[in-house]
Amino acid sequence: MYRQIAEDLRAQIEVGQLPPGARLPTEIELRETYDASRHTIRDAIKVLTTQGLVETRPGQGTFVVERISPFVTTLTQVVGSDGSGEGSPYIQEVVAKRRLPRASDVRVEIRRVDHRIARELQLNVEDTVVSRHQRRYIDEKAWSLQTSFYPMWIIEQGAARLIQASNIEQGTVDYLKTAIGAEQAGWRDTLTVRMPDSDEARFFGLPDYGRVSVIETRRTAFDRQGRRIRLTVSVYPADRNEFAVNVGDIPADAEDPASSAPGQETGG
Amino acid sequence: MYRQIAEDLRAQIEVGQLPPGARLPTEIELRETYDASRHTIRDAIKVLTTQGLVETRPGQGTFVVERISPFVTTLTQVVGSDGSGEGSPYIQEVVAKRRLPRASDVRVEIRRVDHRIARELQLNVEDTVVSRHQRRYIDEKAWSLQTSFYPMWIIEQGAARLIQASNIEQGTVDYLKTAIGAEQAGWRDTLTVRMPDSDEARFFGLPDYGRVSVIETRRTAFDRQGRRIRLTVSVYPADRNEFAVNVGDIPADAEDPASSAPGQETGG
DNA sequence: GGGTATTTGTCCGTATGTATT
DNA sequence: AAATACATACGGACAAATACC
Repeated sequence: MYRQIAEDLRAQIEVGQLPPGARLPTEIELRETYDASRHTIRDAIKVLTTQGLVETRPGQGTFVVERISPFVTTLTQVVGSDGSGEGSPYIQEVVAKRRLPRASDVRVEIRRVDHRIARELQLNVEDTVVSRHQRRYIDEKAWSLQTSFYPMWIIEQGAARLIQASNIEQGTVDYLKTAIGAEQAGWRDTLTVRMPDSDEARFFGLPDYGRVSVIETRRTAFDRQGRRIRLTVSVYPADRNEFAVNVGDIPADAEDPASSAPGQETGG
Repeated sequence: MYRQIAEDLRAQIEVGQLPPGARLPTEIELRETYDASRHTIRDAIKVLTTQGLVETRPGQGTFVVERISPFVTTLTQVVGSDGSGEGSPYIQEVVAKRRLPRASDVRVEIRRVDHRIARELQLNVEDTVVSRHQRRYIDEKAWSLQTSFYPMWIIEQGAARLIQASNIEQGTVDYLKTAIGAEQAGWRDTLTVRMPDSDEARFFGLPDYGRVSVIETRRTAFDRQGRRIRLTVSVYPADRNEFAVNVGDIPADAEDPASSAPGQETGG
């Protein structure tokens, strides 16, 4: 029965009778229209909440969620030097899509690696790495969390700026090349989807439980000798991010539709 | 208070006191241990359910979920002819990872395109396409749903097998090349995360509401002249799938860890 | 197959707290 | 300060699914 009510409300939302941002009738009003107890009404709304169709705000009401205009990250793209790098490469990437980027200061730590990072960077579990953490915003909205891990030998070879808590404007990929000659020859990304932990949920402003999951990308970068020079772990909320992969020869107008066309309609 | 109970149970799960597959105390037992009403206990368990930590089975109890061994799809990979193709390319890809593949028969339809497909294939909304739909299983478990759309001119040029409801063993990419000389020069993938619709939830056996979302990939393929020759929409449940992207020069042992190493430990 | 006990699912009622307007 | 609306907690009753005898 609460399913029936949820289904009925869902239909109203999808038809457009309840457009995005609209307020649903209050629980008491719904209780009367469906002749059910308030608890049953709440169960129905909880279904819609976990499906991401509505959100409740205490003291205000229940509202149809408005979809956030997604930002598309192209994983195969080499922007300047590195599509997911620090500093200007990241800024350039976002500006190219006509969005407003902002990044927090970098938080630098020297840590022992855990088991998983050790495996991906081919280190031993006793080894230490430099981690550089940054929070990123687009259009003043929390957009992603990023942490890069660099093996210690990179710093020992002379890349001292990695342990300074300041942005590397040229981008870390470019810096590593000029500083110690470690050129990024390629990388491997792995994408997984999971539920956010409490820190992530707070930072991204995600509803306390349920609904929005996060996408975690892990980028292992290699130099020309096949050495692991970096592992970058990025976390993106799934409700405002998409990813693209370009392979082989594709037309220029298909490579990055958002950069060339302002709106949804590309006029094909 | 229900958050407190949920937090307490979550801690027990993460410490390993309640290992994957274990049954939690019944609601009545928990009611006594926490001195709360059954409703409050149920709210606590609902939190864990939406976080994907536990699942409830009517008549049996509440169990700690067991993580499914994920299948990694490499989006940049060219297996035989096409990593996400029909027929033997798909089979090869799964067998290479030491898993057991199975695919349903192909369901073929001739349909008018909707607005979104028209845009991605650069067709008009009145145009028709051939759609080929397939359900895929790995280790006898529902794994993905795939639908490919081909513009009508491809069939008119002689690719008649596309409108036959049978697998194309050599793979459709290879078939299009040999049949009408339309060689796949490249493609663009777009990945989004969303909640499953009811059909998808049923097919994948996902919990009725909440938790597990699906990953939708849309692959637009181009021939040497930059023409759109195919749009493939695939839907994967996020709890058993990962994606990988390889770019540039990377060491052979990093390209596809699952194919070369049997277990989790690659011995780095 | 049938019956019974167990366990979760659904529905009702009520009261109070908290956030917002 | 008051009104509104959702959040949390208590209580009970019956239904549905499963397991076991």
